[in-house]
Amino acid sequence: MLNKYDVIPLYVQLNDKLREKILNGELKEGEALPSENQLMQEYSITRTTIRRAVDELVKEGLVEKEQGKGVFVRLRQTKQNLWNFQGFTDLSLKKNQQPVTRVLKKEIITENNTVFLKLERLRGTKSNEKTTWLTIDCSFLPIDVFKGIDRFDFEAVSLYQTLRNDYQIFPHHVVLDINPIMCDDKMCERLELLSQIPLLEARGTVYSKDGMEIEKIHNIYGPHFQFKLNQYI
Amino acid sequence: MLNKYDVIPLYVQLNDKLREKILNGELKEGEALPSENQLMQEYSITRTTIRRAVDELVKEGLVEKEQGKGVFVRLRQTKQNLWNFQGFTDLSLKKNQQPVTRVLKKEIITENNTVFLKLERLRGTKSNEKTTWLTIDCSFLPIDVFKGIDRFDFEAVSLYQTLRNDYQIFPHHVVLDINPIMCDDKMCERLELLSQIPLLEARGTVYSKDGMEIEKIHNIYGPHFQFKLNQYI
DNA sequence: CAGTGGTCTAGACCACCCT
DNA sequence: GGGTGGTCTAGACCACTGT
Repeated sequence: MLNKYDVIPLYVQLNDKLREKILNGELKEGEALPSENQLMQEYSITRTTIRRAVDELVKEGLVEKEQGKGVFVRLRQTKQNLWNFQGFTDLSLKKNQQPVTRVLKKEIITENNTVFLKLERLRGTKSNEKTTWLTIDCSFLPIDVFKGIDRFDFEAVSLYQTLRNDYQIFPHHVVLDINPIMCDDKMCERLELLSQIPLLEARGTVYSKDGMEIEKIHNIYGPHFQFKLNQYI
Repeated sequence: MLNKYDVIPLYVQLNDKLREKILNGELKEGEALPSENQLMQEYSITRTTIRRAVDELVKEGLVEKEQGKGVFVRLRQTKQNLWNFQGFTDLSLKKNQQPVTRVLKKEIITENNTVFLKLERLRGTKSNEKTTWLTIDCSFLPIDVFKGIDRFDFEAVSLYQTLRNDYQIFPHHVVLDINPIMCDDKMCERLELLSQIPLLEARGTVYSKDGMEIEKIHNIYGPHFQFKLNQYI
């Protein structure tokens, strides 16, 4: 199963394999991973190596360890609720709300000698024919990485599902600056706010696992969006 | 030097010792840590344990490893999360700034049948006789967990260092709600702001490793505090 | 009690960096 | 070549969890 002579370390190979099983649903939310002893036998590697691979999963926020019990898939807290990156659609559906995306702008721009698709989306949830607008998401996607990405209709398909399915690119981590800003008239109108109130703004970059920049973002979070954080310190 | 029979794991003891040497200037910016072989001899522990201790320092953002060369103290990098839960004092010292803390309020209160020390602190950094106020931190510490904590002068000593040194309690993770708020007159005056601008507010709970609530917080972040986030998604 | 993860030892071989 | 960190093995003992 694992290739001892590959340049990729065994713990990375195992880490990739386990992450894949979690993300494709083979290991479901709340389920336990095979124990360290089982993994030792299954892959014929030592416990140290297995522990290293699993520790990476913990750092990635995919699993949690519980002493004396096992390692359990925990996708919910750190990933959901946080922002609308990959969990937006799933999160909405879980709450029996229908996710709604309206594309406000979609254009090719050039910045610092790089060509980007600029995609501005208004996002919200619908229940009982009433739509609550949550965020204004602005994404900049380098089109040399995502060739032909401008052909998709992002009111119909999810951006992150497209990146995964059509480009085999998986967002890994994000670096953000978070600031409070005062709502301007345009934001007010788009988010359907009655008065000018302070909002949250996030600017930053999304990276793939190997450190490649895959998306620059500039999002505005409206008052109906709960910005929750669960951080290890 | 290290106590093999202590309940505190050796790698934590070594990690603490090295962090201390970095923060108190014994190991200066850019300097190399002793090599793994040297540390093995100095502390009579194996390389695995040393590597674990050093890896924690890397995670904390205090050092960087360079293959074939060594481990170097790197305090100025801004890669890591920039808030004051890992210790405002530690963070300021890392940036070669002098932390300033003014205690605004210190009282015993009771809430939900639990007795807390309520500690409100104005915090900033001083350079060239000019103090820049960054945050207003409000902490609620359960006094049945931290007996006698009201005797400390938190203008003189760091809260987190006290928790570590006097109570052997280590913050592990934090759950936060983050909201934008409008500055009121009191905040404006305390943070020495010229006009009313939107600010960031964080409310939440800090937990120890075993899930015990060790602190409730309600912090206000002024415009000079950069709220950076580095998250796996 | 058996099974789990937590810590630690004492080695080994490797790739990388500098001289 | 000699020193550094990167990976890996094959054990050991421990604390915690559930039955």
